[in-house]
Amino acid sequence: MASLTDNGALSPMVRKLAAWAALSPEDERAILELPYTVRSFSPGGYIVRDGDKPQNSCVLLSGFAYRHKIVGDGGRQILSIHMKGDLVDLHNSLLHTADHNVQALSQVELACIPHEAVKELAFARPTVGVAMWYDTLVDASIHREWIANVGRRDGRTRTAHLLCEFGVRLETAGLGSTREYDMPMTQEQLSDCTGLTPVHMSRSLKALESEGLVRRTKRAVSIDDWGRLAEAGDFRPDYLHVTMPGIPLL
Amino acid sequence: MASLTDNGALSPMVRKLAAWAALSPEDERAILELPYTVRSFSPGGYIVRDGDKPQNSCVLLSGFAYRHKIVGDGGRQILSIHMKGDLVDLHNSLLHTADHNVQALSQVELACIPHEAVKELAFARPTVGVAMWYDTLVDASIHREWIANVGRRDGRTRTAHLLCEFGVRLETAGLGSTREYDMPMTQEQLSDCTGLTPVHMSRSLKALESEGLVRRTKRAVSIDDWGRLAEAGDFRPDYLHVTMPGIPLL
DNA sequence: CCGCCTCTTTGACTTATGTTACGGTGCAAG
DNA sequence: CTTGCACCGTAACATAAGTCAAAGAGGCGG
Repeated sequence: MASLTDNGALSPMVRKLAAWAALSPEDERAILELPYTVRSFSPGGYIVRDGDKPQNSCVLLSGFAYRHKIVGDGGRQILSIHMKGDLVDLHNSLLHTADHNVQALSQVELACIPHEAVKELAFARPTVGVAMWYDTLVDASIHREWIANVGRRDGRTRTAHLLCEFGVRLETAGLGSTREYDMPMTQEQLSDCTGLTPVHMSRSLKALESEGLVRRTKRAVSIDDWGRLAEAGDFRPDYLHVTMPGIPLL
Repeated sequence: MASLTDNGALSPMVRKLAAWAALSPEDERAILELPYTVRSFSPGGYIVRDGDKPQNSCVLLSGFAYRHKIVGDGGRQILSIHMKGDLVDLHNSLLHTADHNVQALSQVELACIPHEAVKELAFARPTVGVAMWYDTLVDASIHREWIANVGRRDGRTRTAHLLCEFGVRLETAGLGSTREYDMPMTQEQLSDCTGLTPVHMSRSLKALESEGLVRRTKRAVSIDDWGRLAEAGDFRPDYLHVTMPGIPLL
């Protein structure tokens, strides 16, 4: 458990929630004073497994994680990607039993908060509670966009859309910009986000590159003309419910 | 606005929330005493449009509704189906601006509650608040399953899965059973749930029927062997987070 | 520096699903 | 009774995406 002296390990959580509601200084302090333990994971490590009954709600302090399900024939579908500040596991802990897996994508540091403490705080301080609720609602909104992405767009459009989403979210998290960002995912993982095969993901990326819409070096993505990529990806950021001055609307 | 004398128009909402948390009699009364107005819609009527700033959170009193998005090329993706007791619009009203459409599927009666009243109740009575939060989390869980369904299962499996989900949800809502239920959707609408074309939905349904997994007459569905249909649909109901004795686990 | 990973690219081929089109059925309105 | 409309079925054909396989391209440990 943390003492006040380690001074703000939970500040990424404050930053995230402050985007959703106007937190008072006391609200912020109450968040920072939540009890937690820090755990770290190597790439591929399981944070939660389908069927677990997690006792903690986890905040990502650094690194990336992803949620996924395995379907009957062994296929994997990635459901969402999480980054610094994200409340990775409010869903599973509040629902009592996990309905999907959460796995580390990179080296990950996690703050684990007993979910009873989270619930207490939510109802003791309505503003914080609204912010947390709002956060889970935004997650759901992203899920809806993914349903549409996977269900009704072709491969090239889907991957462009995904790259746009990453750009905006990384920028709002302070980890990059819509012009350039790092995203440590393999093409296989990207393909599992979009319901494609790895081969087809490779083809789609190649198509986007040869049209000059993105450049990639290793795991870094550069976007020279955001407008064209957003158009190719049928991307409008409304569903992310962020309003930051820096984000181009199209 | 309602007076106490119209006696329990919001009871479907009580029934729904009572499934998620142990409501006290006072909790139930507080819900029933929420202010509301009733509106009705004909099939196809818009309850909320993408971009609206709804002031109300709506409860479905009767009939069916669906949420959907229109993508760039005009394609439609249905995101979820709603039935009696569902809080159709907590998401959109709490997020301030709607990121998708909600439309009536059949004749619909709706109770519209000012969302400020909902929020106040949620924080005045934590048990009710938890139940509402939980409800939105279950919605998100269903969204995740749909991502996997659309992304990683073939047409026949997808449609079997959808038919299973309807069975379980209608049974828990008291509107049918996993052996037989009514669902007033056209094949075009079913295809928009699954990311298929209407033609292929027709093929998939035909396949399931010719294997003896379902029978359909008009808009009614009969399932003789739940186990076989669930297997064909790769369906396990965990993600619905219902625990009713009547629901076969496989 | 070598060898062994994992990841990516590419090609040839297959297949599930999309497209277009037309005919049938049932229901509702006049 | 007719007409029209919305939905459904189905056939022939087109194509996006999947599959299988093999060969580069890094990166990393020994």
